Amino acid sequence: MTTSPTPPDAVTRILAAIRAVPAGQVAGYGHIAARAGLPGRARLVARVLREHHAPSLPWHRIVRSDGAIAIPRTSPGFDEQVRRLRREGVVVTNGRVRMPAAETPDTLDAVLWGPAARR
DNA sequence: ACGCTGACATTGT
DNA sequence: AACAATGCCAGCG
Repeated sequence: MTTSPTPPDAVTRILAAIRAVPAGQVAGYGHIAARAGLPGRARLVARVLREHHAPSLPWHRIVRSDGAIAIPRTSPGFDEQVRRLRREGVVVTNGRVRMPAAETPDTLDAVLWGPAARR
């Protein structure tokens, strides 16, 4: 299998994907990576976010796939992210946000085996 | 080149 | 929910 080289404009596309997230909504790192045409490059998205914390960039809308804030609570950025999210109407409890319905779709298993089968 | 580390994801306990 | 094991890839020493 040929290696999938990281395109030179990967960062640009990642930034575009982040900016595409509407206010009041959150997206996971993998989601952003996939949207940027870089499936499986979630860690690259994390690196980009750490470097490019520009004011125009809605960095606070990016959380982990399980809805948890990706930065340690002891970090100063943590509180600010929570503030920014709440300002947009996002419910944040204990460093964790409720993932939007689109991000937590019912799987076929859930339909067949019942809600109890959901993770 | 080698091993670690990291604002991650997925799967299985 | 929490932890461990893998996979992933870019920097750094």
